[in-house]
Amino acid sequence: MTDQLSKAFAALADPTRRDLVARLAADGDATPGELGAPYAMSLQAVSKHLKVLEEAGLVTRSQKGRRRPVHLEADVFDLMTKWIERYRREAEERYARLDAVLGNLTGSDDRERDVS
Amino acid sequence: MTDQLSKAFAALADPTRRDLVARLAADGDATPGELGAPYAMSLQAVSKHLKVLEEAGLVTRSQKGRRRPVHLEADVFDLMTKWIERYRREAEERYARLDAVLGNLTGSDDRERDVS
DNA sequence: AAGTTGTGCAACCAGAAGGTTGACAATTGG
DNA sequence: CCAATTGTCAACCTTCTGGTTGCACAACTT
Repeated sequence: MTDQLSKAFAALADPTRRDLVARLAADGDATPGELGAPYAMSLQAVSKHLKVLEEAGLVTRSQKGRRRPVHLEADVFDLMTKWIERYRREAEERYARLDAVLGNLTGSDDRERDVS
Repeated sequence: MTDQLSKAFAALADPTRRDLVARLAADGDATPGELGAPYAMSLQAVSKHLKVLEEAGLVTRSQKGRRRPVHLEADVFDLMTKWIERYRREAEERYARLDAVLGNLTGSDDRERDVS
């Protein structure tokens, strides 16, 4: 799980982290304390979640006095949507071609192909 | 981790599963045996991965004789891209407004823009 | 009928994930 | 300077994950 894409998907697999991202997107930068306030979990747990988001590249943290505001980085979102959209498009195109073939022939056996 | 979105993100957090999805998108339906052939792992492990993909709604399995072809379902992709794009857009809009405010402070006459 | 093939299920294991508490580092208000 | 505030790090526990092996079982082949 070392690559960026895996980390990004894994980061967003957790509802709490998705909520953190949603709130950062809606309200802008916020500190761990502010971010953690709504949840019934320790600040340390929130800090861990933020670390996961940071290592996934979804978030950066800076130091403003003794506060450490968290900032959402939108770039990784592009990485994810590109991956998803690529294969969704490929699948759709493939099914479109299949439909075309079925429409033309009404019955043909083209199977038994090795997956490289 | 009961909701669909969490399962979908978690499913794609694994490189092997992303590869399975990629190949299903490129080559169309395939059996577990065909799908597992390229990997240095047991067929049972592949079967587990397919189960994860199935429970995430990314894939369906049918029964054709003793073969159980796996079929890619593109719908869940939409769910994921919608989530991602929504918050990316919110974040970008927020930063755009911030830029506008900063622009105003430095003497520009740029006004607030409605973006929805 | 008997064997082979394709696939799933259960038990087990090591390591990662997500939470807890306790200690500690840094900044700053008094 | 002292102490409160803000947050991280470390150790620990429990649950989840991803792999293994062994077995079951239905469905083709011969």
